[in-house]
Amino acid sequence: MPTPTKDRILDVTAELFRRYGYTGTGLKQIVAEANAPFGSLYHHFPGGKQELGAEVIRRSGQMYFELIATIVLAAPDVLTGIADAFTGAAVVLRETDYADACPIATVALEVASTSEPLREATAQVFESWIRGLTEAFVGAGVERDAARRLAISIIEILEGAFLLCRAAKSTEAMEVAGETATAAVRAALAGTARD
Amino acid sequence: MPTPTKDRILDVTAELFRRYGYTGTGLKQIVAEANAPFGSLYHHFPGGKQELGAEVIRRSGQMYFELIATIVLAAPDVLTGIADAFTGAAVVLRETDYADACPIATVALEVASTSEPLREATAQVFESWIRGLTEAFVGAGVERDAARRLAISIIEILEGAFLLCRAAKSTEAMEVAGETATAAVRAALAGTARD
DNA sequence: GTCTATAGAAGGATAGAC
DNA sequence: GTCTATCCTTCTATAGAC
Repeated sequence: MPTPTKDRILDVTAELFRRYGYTGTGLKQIVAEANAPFGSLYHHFPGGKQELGAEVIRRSGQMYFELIATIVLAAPDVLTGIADAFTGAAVVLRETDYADACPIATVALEVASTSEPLREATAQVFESWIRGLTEAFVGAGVERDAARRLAISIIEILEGAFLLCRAAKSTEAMEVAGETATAAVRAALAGTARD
Repeated sequence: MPTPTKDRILDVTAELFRRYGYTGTGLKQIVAEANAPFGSLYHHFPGGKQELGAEVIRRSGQMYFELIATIVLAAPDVLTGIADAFTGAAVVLRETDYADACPIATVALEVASTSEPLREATAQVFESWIRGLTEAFVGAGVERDAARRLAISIIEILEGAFLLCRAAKSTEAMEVAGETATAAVRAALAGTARD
């Protein structure tokens, strides 16, 4: 049986990072919400906040990818799957008062110019998302290079929408993003069907 | 003659916010880099960090809008202007080691769930960008509703690209973003030409 | 309007008992 | 592995001399 304390710390930190960012989240805040003693944090993460941060970034990135993959794979086709993902993102934003958006975007921007290990962790997460989406589009018949560019575009649109929605406390930008994203997917699939 | 100390504080803060974010920038760091005494900060900004932050957000937002407007207006047409803006963004990213991206994105995500006054300031900046771009597309013949959706999409793509580029320390995502953005503009203009 | 000193809280990190 | 106490630094903010 794996130690639950470590998992609680990871879960709580992921939640706090998503809402308040890396520098905005204190270690004391983390152990308080995780009902864990302060010493346990440094026992499980001897590297301190950086080590904990890196593990949370990777973990959150993988969990979010699995969430999106589940939505996309549940749909009858890729186009519908992408549309569902954007619709779902809008619903979650409204339900959480615009707190639950991308789990690593805030942290990624914060650490980009301040911590190489953490920047690399965020870069690996985004690259894994790009690769996963690329495979989905390749599976739908899109040529590999076009599929990667499409995957990058979809993620860019989603991330940009998260930013505008959180700032405006409105889902208008996510609805627009869904239209733009599906249009891009449709165009790529049409380009393939022409062969 | 306006007081130069206040302007120096504003300029330095804008630069630090862009790179390190809101919580990642300390007031002591600001006065040190601005060569200003600590007391001057609270003399010019009695509301402390929040008041300074709000003013910097609005100021940075307006300056960045003017920068983009200059690039777009210098081009022969809107399509070329948008393409130039994305190309220019990629150049700046490379030249500044991926530090100079969107001046308010990091701050916007940090404050979205922590400070209503600052969130509103970022929301107003994004809305002003959307309106400015909307007018440009309306001027190019795009129907107003479609123009607003196009403007939102362009900003989303740019912001998503900034995020991916800073994380990866690569301009691949910005190049892809430029293609996607110009394709969207081209499609909107084509829709108009059909009338 | 400029500048110094300092308060008071919160930050990350460590030591050592259990 | 758990938990407490504590160190040192940094943070925002204020007071008050000049």
